[in-house]
Amino acid sequence: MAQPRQSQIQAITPAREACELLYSLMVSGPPVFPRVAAEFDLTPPQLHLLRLLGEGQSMPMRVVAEMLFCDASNVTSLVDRLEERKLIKRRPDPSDRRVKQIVLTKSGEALRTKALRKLYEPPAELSALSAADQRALRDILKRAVSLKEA
Amino acid sequence: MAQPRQSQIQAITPAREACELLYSLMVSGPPVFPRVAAEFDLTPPQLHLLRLLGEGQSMPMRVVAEMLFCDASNVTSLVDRLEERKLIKRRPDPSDRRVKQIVLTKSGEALRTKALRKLYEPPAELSALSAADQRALRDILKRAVSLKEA
DNA sequence: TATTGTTATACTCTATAACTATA
DNA sequence: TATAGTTATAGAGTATAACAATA
Repeated sequence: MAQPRQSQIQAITPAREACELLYSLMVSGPPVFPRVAAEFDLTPPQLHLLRLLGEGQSMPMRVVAEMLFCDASNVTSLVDRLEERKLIKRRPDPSDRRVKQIVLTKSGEALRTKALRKLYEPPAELSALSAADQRALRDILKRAVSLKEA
Repeated sequence: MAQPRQSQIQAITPAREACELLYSLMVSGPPVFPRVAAEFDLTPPQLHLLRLLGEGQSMPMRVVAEMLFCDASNVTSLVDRLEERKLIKRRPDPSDRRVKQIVLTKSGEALRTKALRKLYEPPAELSALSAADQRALRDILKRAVSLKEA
């Protein structure tokens, strides 16, 4: 008699339990992205773009749309407003006159640094872990991220 | 000569590094909440409410607003649409005729179960971790969550 | 007098479609 | 013919304020 075996259909792996626990930790308080963005007079997608734009890096607006998983039409006004505040600027691309490269300005880099410092403040529960647990958690996550890059 | 010591102002703890790594892992792909919600013809806040509404539990609409960190006026239309689809229902509160208790229907519970199964699918990087790392990660996060409850 | 839930309204975010300039 | 970016527009989410019923 074949009885239903859930493990074949939807295995409950430790990774799955970890993912559920992460939701408990990360979305238990007020949404962090809108809150930190508001602190710096940014909208959430504006903060998202600043975060993705590494210092000294540049990317075409089309790539911005891809990384933000939004339609390209939104990127125009998003970039407009950040450019009005002189946090980023559009630069022509010598190799293709259709594309515009987006880069951080000096003040954009400064704001980005301050905003990311706030964004990466760990929830109280993580800070309350023992030093050994904190290090172990960090090291495991480092391995996970390196697996992604591989 | 007092040289700037960043560690006093903004300590770089392992928890902080872990938090940054978590962002890399969790917001690297398409936003998971909107994606999973769309799969079940839900908006993100609708999925959020279903997730918070445990099976068999009930909560006043005011509490819903608190847990979703949104204005109470939004909860009316949010609950309206979920009630039209018979996923939740409003029940009068015998002890206070002003409040309406929100509860899942049977079909609401079924949809919630399926949606959470999708929502908690770990990113590929977590699944790629060794079994030992997965268990260690889960156990550390369990300790963190228990610290929260304490 | 304060609180729960509702309604009306305005603002923002996002997507679709049509347009331009380049390739 | 296809692509990068823009514009116009409509739909959905969210907040503020005023309101009704109840405490």
